[in-house]
Amino acid sequence: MRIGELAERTGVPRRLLRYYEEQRLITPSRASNGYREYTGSHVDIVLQIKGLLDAGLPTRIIQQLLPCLDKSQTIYVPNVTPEMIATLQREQVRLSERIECLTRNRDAIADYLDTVLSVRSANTESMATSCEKV
Amino acid sequence: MRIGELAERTGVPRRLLRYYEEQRLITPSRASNGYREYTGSHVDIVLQIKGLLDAGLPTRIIQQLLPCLDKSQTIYVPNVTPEMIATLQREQVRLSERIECLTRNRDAIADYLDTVLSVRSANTESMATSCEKV
DNA sequence: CTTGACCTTCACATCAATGTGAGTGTTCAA
DNA sequence: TTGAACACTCACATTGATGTGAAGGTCAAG
Repeated sequence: MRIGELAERTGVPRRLLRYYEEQRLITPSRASNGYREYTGSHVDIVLQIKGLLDAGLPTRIIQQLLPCLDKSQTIYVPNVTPEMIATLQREQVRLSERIECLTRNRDAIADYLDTVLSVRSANTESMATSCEKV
Repeated sequence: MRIGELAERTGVPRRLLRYYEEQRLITPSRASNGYREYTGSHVDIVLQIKGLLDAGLPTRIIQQLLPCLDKSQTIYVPNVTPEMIATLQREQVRLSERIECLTRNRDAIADYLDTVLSVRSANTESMATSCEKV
């Protein structure tokens, strides 16, 4: 498929698909007329990239992770240097930290919403809605 | 305490502490000489901000979350508009999505590392370390 | 064969999060 | 009382992820 279809199927603008390519995250082949040609698995990869970017990882790291995360095929171990392993382990720790932080805050929001909503439902009558202390 | 001490205690550079203030994430008081004055709880808040920023949330969102996440005091419900509640619920969903994405990828990395490390330990002898298919 | 909808590259703009430095005022200790 | 260490504001630079538009090539349908 061409870039327009991939953009539509992933929700990622064309501009960014070209950017990902520039960052060496994806390497579509080219048709004889110079158009980029994407395969079906590019859809999954782009969605994964999107998720990782949205999760706060920079392209530089994603570039290193991608070869390891490609679920759809057998796992390859390309150039498995000790540095690569160390990078992955560091990134694993960072991901765990992020997850912990996000979870903590999500739960705090949940608690907050619980409190607020229960208070609001308790006061069905007219009552000032600002600065209630709980 | 002044900005230097806060910077040291949080690991966040002075420049960013001023930036957080500019973004209305923290509002230190001022001494008579114009110096910013921070309290002990600012340490926690700054660490929280740091975590959220690092987790990929923009200051604009953090600004809305902070009043709800301040654990150290009784929960206030400042201007609890329906829009605010909607924002929080949206953000809660987004956090869950991020958490899910990060978890998936962290686990994938873990799997990958498990595989790689077990393969490597199996081949204690001299063996090419590049492009082994598993 | 032209028109419209694609595609290409190139390049400049923007936004958020940071870095960095200039120029100046304040505090504190030797 | 002077110098080091810290604070202030202002302002420009940079980096990464994006937006946007210009100038032009490709192709299918009318």
